[in-house]
Amino acid sequence: MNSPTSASEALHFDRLHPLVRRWVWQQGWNELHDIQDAAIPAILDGNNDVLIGAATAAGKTEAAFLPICSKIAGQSGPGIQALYVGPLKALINDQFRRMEELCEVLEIRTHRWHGDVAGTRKQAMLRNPSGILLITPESLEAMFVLRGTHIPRLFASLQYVVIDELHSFLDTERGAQLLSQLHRLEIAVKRQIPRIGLSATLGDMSLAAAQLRPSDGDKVTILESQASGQDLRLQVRSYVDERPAAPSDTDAGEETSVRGIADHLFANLRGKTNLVFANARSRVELYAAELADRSLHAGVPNEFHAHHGNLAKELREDVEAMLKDPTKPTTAVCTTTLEMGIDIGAIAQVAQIGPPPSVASLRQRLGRSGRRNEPAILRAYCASMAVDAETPLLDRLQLPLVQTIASIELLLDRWCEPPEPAQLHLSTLIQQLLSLIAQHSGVLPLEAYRVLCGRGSPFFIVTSTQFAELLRTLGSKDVLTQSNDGTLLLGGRGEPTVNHYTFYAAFQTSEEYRLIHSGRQLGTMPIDFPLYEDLLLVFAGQRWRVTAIHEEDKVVQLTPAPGGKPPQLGVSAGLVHAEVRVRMRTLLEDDRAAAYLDLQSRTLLEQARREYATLQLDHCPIITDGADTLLLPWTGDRQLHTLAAILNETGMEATVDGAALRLIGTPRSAALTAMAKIADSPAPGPDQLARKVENKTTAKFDDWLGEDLLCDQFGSASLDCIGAVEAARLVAKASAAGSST
DNA sequence: GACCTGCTGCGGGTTG
Repeated sequence: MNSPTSASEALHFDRLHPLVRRWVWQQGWNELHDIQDAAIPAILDGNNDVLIGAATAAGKTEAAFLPICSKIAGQSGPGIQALYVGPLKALINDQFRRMEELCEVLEIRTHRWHGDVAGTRKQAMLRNPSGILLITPESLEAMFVLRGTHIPRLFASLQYVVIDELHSFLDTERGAQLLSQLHRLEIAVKRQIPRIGLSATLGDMSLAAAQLRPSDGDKVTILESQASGQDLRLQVRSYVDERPAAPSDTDAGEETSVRGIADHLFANLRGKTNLVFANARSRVELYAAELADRSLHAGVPNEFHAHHGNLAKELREDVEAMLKDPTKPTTAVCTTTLEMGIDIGAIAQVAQIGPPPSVASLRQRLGRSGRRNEPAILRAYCASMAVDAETPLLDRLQLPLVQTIASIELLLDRWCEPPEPAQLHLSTLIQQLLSLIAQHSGVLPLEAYRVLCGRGSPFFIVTSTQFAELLRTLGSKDVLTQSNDGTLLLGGRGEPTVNHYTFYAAFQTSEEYRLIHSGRQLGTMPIDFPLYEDLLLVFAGQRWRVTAIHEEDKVVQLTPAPGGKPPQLGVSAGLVHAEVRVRMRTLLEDDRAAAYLDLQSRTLLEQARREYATLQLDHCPIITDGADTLLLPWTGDRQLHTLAAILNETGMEATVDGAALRLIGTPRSAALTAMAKIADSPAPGPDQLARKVENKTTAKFDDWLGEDLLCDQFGSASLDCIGAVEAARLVAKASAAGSST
């Protein structure tokens, strides 16, 4: 790894263009950040790819663009010289504004291109392409499809590609799309173009490098900021719910913790600008409404507003404007919408309700606070169950609280989830194949395989056999057709798909209902619960009654109402990484308590540790729970699900229950025998195991894959057979050792 | 499985 060396800073700085240096002085900067200095030789010298990892506000954008602008200044050439790809339109707008200032003095032209940019501006750029282009992957896709023949001319002078918020592209269909586009771009201009990846949240720099430049990750220059992170003030607060008297009465107990958390938020956040992350849209709505109620009762202006992806654009922008306005104290209760990118000004505190979906996500959220030399403040709120004689055994371990603490500990250790090993991304391969055909008005099969799956492409692991199978399936479904000379052309279903504007996105979106109040659209919602007139619900932080449902137009009419519950959209978390579970075990076997735990959390953790010891889980991670057996291999959700699939294949009934694997109606001895058998057998093939799994279609074009390819796809994306067998070995070994003592 | 991201061309209207 290349480390920044501050001693030679003056030398590096001198290598910048004189006008760039003047611009730096004009900003009033005394010196460059370590990362900005280190990036100068790495970017100016070379033809190397560069990966820049540094905390929020460490100046990653400037680290890339000070040297890039130095290099391209005075070479105004025909064609775009630097391409910036960002995941959000709002982020592109922000970066465009910042970049314009610097580029103006250098006489470098800047263009932004996304769905909200006027067609006339796009036309102007096409007539006279030069300088820097800021774009989304979707708009770049539209360029390939609609202006395929212009691509070589537009990018003939391209010298750099910058990928902002690189982490948001890793392990996703959208990331495979972007990397395929960049590969196709390099083929069009017949040379490799240096890539510069920027991110604050990369768990493993070499794994990220391997994705930035598929097949050649070891040649990527890695620059990681040595600057110490911001000061951090932490607190974990627990609130206890009583167990409901009857199983059907699930709301009664839960309300205690919701009230307690809302009370504390209301008392502590008013008067400043804050973010509250509530994990699920339904939780966002619940807490926003609870906080608005408290403002009403206290007779004070309401400072609490909901913000999530289903709210109408105008409502979200209102909240964003309030966040940016330093004269208006505002707390946004939000999902992941405010986790990334756009500059929302100085944030006083970040609150997290429930375990964060991942450590990476927690780091992103924390990065929103504590800029401008203020410490970052994080409060994590946790709802826990009161424990009595009736409490189910698994609930006694207080796993949500333990997961919250484990995530924080890993964050303090500067760990976050690394990218997963390569997936096939066959859905996006279909999209790229159709796009390639549109770009060239037809392509030969061998050429298609060479371009899309050759060395350096994200689909390099797709075999020629798999590709041939893909072509056959697409042909049989009339997505593709072939001319007499073998050229692949768009078929009866392929043609309208590519010609519709929704084609450009690689990711899947579902159909949703529009919610309307007196002619104004409040937002949209995927409705997967019974919908009827007079139903009470909460949306946009307010309470409503349903007055009419128009099934055909997918419209729901609302009127304000006093009561109402948030729509049940599900509250389960995402996939927990194995490392988090390992740390949870460590915490349960430890006897220390971090200073940032409040008294309630400390008490609950001590209780959980006593239960852990009583159940002798340190010796043998198995619990007998009535007729069921619970296994706690302390591994990730992916591995647990794979283990469940292996067990189901042998005729046992296994499901994932939080951090545990539940073997229904299975005695302890039978569970142990099964684990020993899995531990002693070679790991099954993921594609074979996938055959037993229903619901394998998840990505946009998965419906166009045949069963064989779908199994290959699902196996590579969702199953970890080796990890599952390792988990079984751990259980088998521990139980063998436990029984001998 | 939670959450999120994005998108064209054209016709028709209004405004300067």
